[in-house]
Amino acid sequence: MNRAYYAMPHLTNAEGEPTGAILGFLNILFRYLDERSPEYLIVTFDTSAPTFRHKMFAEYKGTRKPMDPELHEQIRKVQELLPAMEIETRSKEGYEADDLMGTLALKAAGEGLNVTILSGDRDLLQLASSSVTITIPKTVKGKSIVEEYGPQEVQDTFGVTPKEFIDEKALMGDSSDNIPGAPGIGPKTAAKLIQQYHSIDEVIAHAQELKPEKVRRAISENEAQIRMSYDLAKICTDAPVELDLAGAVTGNFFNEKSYPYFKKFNFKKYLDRFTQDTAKAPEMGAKIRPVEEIHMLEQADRLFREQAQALSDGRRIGLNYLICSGKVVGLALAPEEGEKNFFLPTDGYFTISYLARKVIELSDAASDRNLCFLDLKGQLGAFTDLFLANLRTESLFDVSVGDYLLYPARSAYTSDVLAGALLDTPLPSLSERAKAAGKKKEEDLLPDDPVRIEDAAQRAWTAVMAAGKIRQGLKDTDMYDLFEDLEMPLVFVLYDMEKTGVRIDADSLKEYADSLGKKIDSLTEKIYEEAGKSFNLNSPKQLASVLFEDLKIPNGKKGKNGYSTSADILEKLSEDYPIVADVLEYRTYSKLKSTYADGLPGYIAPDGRIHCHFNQMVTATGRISSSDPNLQNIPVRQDLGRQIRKMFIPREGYTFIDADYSQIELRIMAHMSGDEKLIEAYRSEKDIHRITASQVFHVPFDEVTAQQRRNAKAVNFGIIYGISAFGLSKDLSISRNDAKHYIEQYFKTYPKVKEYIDRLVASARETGYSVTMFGRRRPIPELKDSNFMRRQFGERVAMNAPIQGTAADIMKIAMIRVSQSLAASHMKSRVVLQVHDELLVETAPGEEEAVKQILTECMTHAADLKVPLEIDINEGQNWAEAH
DNA sequence: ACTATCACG
DNA sequence: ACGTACGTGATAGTC
Repeated sequence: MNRAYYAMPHLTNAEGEPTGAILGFLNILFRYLDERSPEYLIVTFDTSAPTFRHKMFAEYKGTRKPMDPELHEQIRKVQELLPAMEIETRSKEGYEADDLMGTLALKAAGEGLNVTILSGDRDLLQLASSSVTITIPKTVKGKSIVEEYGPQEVQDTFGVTPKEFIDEKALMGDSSDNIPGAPGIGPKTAAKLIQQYHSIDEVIAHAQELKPEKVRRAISENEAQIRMSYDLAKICTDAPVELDLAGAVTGNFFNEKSYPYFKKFNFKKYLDRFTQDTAKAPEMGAKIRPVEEIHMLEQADRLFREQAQALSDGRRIGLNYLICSGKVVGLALAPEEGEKNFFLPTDGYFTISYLARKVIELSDAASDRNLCFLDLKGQLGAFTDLFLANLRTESLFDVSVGDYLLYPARSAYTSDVLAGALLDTPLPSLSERAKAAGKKKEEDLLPDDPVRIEDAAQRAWTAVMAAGKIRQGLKDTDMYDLFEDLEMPLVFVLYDMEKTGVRIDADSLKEYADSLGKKIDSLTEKIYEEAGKSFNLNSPKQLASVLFEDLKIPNGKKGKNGYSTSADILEKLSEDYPIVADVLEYRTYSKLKSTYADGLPGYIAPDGRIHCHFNQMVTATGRISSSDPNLQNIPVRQDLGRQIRKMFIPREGYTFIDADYSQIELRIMAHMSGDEKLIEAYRSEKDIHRITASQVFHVPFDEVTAQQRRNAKAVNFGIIYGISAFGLSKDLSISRNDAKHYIEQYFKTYPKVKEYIDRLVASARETGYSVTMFGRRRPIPELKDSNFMRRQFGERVAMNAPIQGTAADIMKIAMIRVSQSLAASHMKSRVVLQVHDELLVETAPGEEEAVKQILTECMTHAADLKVPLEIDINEGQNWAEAH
């Protein structure tokens, strides 16, 4: 455990509990078990006290180092986990793990067994014998290997026998074990003496012959201490423990008892080992109710009648459509109370329309937010537009989105994660269920596989069972309004955007890809010629070896994984070395081609449009993210990349209208800090970076140089990112001292900004989270971290999250209003993209002026700040033109 | 599954 | 001495 703790990074599960040492321990254990499959297995522990235990005699020395509480906590959990895995654990008051191991190893050897001791502690080498092997796991260059030692290997490697190991240690001592040894005798001398005399008795007997003088005195004057050290160094092999072979038989590590632990710790690679044979898959979900499939119309009608009644009585219901590659396979329903969950397959009587009508009836019967879902956006596809319009949306509760507000740092908001975290119920994910059923991956399941039905019911169940907790949590944290007014309405806005998609010109994209291909080919050839050989240009490792080793281009900077070939390093070299400039150019083309020109066509749907996902539960700050494909990082800064934006086009006859906020984050900072000078700067409607430069560097507005403006702009951004002299110096390629000076000048100019960001950090440190203007929280556990770097990171997060998050809140408000305005006036124009501070509207002919008005109105009035919220708005026949 | 790189805000 | 500007996602290489 100790070794694992220090070897592993500080991993945690979703609840923030440390798990790194536990995982490290299991990794070490299973690397051995998988290879050797021993018949018996016993794990020994020191008796638990939150200190490193040392040999009895030495304890009076009082140098016991307190054990890291994070490690202690994990040791306790492993001591619970192992019995659940049917692994025998032993510990005994007054004895160390070593002593128990030594005793048990000898007893087992006495029974004629071959014994292996697996430990990170080299002291155990003294136990090596013809039937006892010592196995020491080691990490060499990031790879784990094991070293095995029998008596011969100990002799070969260390030049002493296992028994002599004790004598050697008695002489040299061991500070970590509080063994004093002979003062002045180190490893070298100790080894020499033992190799010559083979035991401390002999060394002491020949003490007067020893040379040099220093050694002679060290031995002859410390006889008692050496003998005591020997007793300390010797592992006890007669501890009062019995060897219980029957109890030590290795059993079924991956069973129903151990499953909850692995699930709780989130050890995915071991979860895969819970298969149908070993874990009896159906029981994995046993804690949730059995699923009753409903096939008869009468049965279904009765079920919906009863459930509508329950909803009218103020109860909740969980729903989950089973949707498989776009097809609605059925509907799972989980009542708040009751013995069963239900599943209605869309075959026979139950058409999609029938189910939609019934869900609409449920939505009419339900009180607000009592019809519970996970990932509601992903469920809305089960309704046609007409049915969707008839859903009483106020009834619908996206429990996962609510949970996201409470815990925005979760890795996922799926039913297994939420049930484990919120309901204390470890449940399998769909992919685990698939594997337990003997499939390689979940895609191998048929659409109506019972496994999928179980999973659908599990989602409905999780939603309904967690709903109360989430609702209460949102109220307790004052985020209910945020949820009700912002996040829930946004679900439908994002759904509409995804469904609408954005049109793309596939032919132009193809031409563009071809022309890039030609440029890449010729550049590649040129680079190979300059390098004198061909290699894989896309491999940073190979590229670094060519540039910095073969061609001996000076660089120096060697990180832990070799030389960096990142753009900021290569740029500094590109002037002097044409090959470096060519590599940079190659990188540009290659990125544009692979990610965009070649990547995007694969996403074009039959309607000629790309329907990306807008993810509402990903970012820690409240922003939306985009994926499959990511349409929020389409190139714009350079001309060649911007060509791609020209291929994003509106539907026939329509135009694009694009609106983006002007420096929204800086304006938020001006507002929230209340700094008069900054607020006044924004009210004057002049170039903000120029004003900043003029005020910070004390030059008249009209005399600000381009360089001064650039510097001021960088400082402005720096403040938003959570300023650090290092970051600013790197961004501006200046010294850290100069950067520090800029920052000081900035804070002198805008004192309230300084007060504000100090306040943000102090408040986050006190409460454990940051808050946006609209009450969105971000927990920042890093602020309490013992590691300085991580604490610093926490401080920067505390400065940035409220600003970035408030901007995200404001944009979400604007999106909801724009979308509702368009709908209210029955317009055909649609919001198709959001890029953090930008909205792109595909505008129907004749609606141009109305759209401009709606965008302007909704975006500039989304929040009432002490400075105006301004936007830039443009019209065009493609995205590049409109932006 | 992880790292390096680079596209965006 | 360490090693960091904030927030994302896709691709390719590597292990």
